[in-house]
Amino acid sequence: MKKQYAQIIVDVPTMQTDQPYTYVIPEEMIDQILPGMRVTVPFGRREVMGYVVGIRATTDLSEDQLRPLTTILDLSPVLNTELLSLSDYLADETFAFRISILQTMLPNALKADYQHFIKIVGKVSDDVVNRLFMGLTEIAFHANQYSDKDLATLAKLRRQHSIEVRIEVNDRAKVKTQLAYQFSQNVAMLKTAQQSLRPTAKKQAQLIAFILQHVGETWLKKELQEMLPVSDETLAHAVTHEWLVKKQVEALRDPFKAMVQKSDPLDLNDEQQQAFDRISSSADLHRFAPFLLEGITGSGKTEVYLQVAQHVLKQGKTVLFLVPEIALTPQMVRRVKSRFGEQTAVLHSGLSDGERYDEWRRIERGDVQIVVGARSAVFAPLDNLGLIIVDEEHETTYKQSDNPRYNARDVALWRGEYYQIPVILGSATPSLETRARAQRGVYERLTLTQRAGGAKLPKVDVIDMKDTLADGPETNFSAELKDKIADRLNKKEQIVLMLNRRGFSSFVMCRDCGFVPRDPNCNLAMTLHMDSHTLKCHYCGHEEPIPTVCPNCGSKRIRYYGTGTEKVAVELAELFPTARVIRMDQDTTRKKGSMDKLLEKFGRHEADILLGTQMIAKGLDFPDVTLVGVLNADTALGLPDFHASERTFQLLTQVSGRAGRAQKSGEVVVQTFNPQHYAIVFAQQHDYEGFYHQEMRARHAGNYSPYYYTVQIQASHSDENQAALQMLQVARWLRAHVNQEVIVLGPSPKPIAKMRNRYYFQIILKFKQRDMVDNLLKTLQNRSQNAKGDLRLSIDREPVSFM
DNA sequence: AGCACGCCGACT
DNA sequence: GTCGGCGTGCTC
Repeated sequence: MKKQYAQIIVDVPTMQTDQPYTYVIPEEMIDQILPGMRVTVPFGRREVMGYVVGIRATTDLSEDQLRPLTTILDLSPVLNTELLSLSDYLADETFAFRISILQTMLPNALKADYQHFIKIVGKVSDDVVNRLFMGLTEIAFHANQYSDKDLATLAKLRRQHSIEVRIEVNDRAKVKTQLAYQFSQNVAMLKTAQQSLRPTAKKQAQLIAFILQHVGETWLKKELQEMLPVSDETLAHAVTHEWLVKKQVEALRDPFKAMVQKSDPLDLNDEQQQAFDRISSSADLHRFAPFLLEGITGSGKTEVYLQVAQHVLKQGKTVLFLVPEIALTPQMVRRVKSRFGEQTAVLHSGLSDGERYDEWRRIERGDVQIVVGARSAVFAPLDNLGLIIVDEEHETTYKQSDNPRYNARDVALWRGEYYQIPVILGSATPSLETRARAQRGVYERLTLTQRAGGAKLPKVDVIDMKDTLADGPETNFSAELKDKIADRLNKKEQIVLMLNRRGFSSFVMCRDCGFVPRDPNCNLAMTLHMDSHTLKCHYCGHEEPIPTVCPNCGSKRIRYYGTGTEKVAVELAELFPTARVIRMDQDTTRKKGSMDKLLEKFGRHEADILLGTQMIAKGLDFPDVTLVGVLNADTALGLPDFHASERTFQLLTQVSGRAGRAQKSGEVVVQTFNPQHYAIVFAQQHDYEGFYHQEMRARHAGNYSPYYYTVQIQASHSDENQAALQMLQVARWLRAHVNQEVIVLGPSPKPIAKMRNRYYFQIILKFKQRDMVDNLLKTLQNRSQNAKGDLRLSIDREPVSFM
């Protein structure tokens, strides 16, 4: 047989090894091996795992440069051609290693498990044999189980070749199996056995008769014993007589689990029907068609998703449905499950590695047609995709905050284009980028302007906190809000209070006029640095002293701004001693599932007030909530981020949607020091279009997205001076090599400049065309990897946050 | 990442 | 003289 070579990406995440290596495929593996399978290969003097990304009949390398691969770990590929080519695209796009992307796409259970063993091969002291090797010649080695001194001893023995290290590559994926029996196909033998049975052997007679009716079939032991009253002994007897053979088969999911009430499609209104028609007809055309489905809260976007999904499923295709966070959208998941039942897989963060792998296997085997999940579910191994839905497309959770920094929304669009299918980006408050693309006709824009059941949008009151604080002690509650809370408590209706605590950067604000010091170059709020007693701009590095007097109105009450839910809860208890309050923030919801419990409790009306951070703004739907209070709408505005207005508008719109979703009409109170800020005014008027146009002007004026691409280069170093110095060199090098139209900002310390004893700096690039900087950034990535010292540099395309 | 090669200081 | 420190370079 002709020689074959495998192109393999090895499990060694470094710059120098970020390329396919060529291995000889041993002859006996040639007809088994396929691209997308995991293998083990010799790499240097150890054995590592790798992914086959291609198979070739020729190679430029000579025989003596090649080695054969060791084993194939999979029976069928874990990655299909589509996902393999997606990994190439993503590696380029995110400046990540191929291997990191491949591992991100797969469940953890498929990662290699490297087991180290140490073996005595020469002379060692009795102490070592007895104490370290427990009298054995070879033991499993876990570095953390030894003292530094013992480790030094072992290292020395190793150099003397008295002991050897062996690394075993194990597959963590263990398919859950169940005991089953495969019936013999030898009818003659079975017949003979049947004749010669003792007349008293009733059980055996029954079994053999059953086998004869189902020759060659495989039955789970459990199921067989439900059908027939055969004991384990009878089966054992049958095995020794070869009527059947024992077999382990992959455990199938329990068909009785999670029985959900089946729900039927609802009637669509005209707008919904129109959206449905547009999307489903483009699905029929078998063409890539991105849609922006822009619908106000409560306008029934979900029903459109579900009916288009139904349409696509009927054609025998599969559906991928992304949500920002499973935990925050339980009713969305419930609706999908109740509509599509058992053909649904839900990938949520609460799954263990094993459970996640089981779900992944179900998808991969084709047992499910629709997958619902958060960010990482975008890599679900569905083939034959017919539709992708990205709900709340503006959410920043779609962007992974550490390497590889991919955006699931963009991955969804890539997959949509690959399969030539519709992709629905849904939102009440689309990201500026998406809305602008719809403007230019890149996405088709569909709008839903009516609330289901004719419900009205809530009335929003904006309260100027400057008035509240002008004559009185520091408080989190305006008189208006206090009155309304008291009123609802009387009526036994429920209240949601949101404390905006996005990020933990702090800034300075004047209590009398609401003035926030902004940096003169970027016009962004400056961040307070108590260590240096300065205000800094985290885009360009501009620095100035903390003002003691407000530059705007001369007031002395200009100071640090920020508060926590705990403090608010205390004040709430003083104001309304009888009210039952549930507090929801990072502290009270840290434990898995505790958030669900708190929400359920609130849903059962076991509390009057739900007090929380922005986590309570999303998708929650409680009919008895008639008042929503936003205690401090400004904090997001104060963030050193050009997304600040957008985030504030989105948050206020979202949280307003929580009030009065049923028959009872709702009211919203927004407390702010900037009642005239456009993000707040437009949110008050429920005017997304107005906000969009004004914000686009602001972005245009500041050369921000979507007019400019943005890249953030961040680096950290254990030495502050080195961090600053090296980043300064990077910035200088960039400025020297980019063309005139590329804007290089920084370096400047990150808002949280020091973390875990490392100092963080960032440089921001703004540019009009991708090809202006792509190659430069790749070079930078390479150089930084090879550079000495412990500078850690990472590149983030279109960052969603500058924290 | 690991592992070897290789070139300079303090020790049996 | 050697042992061993970690800088440098390579792994199909």
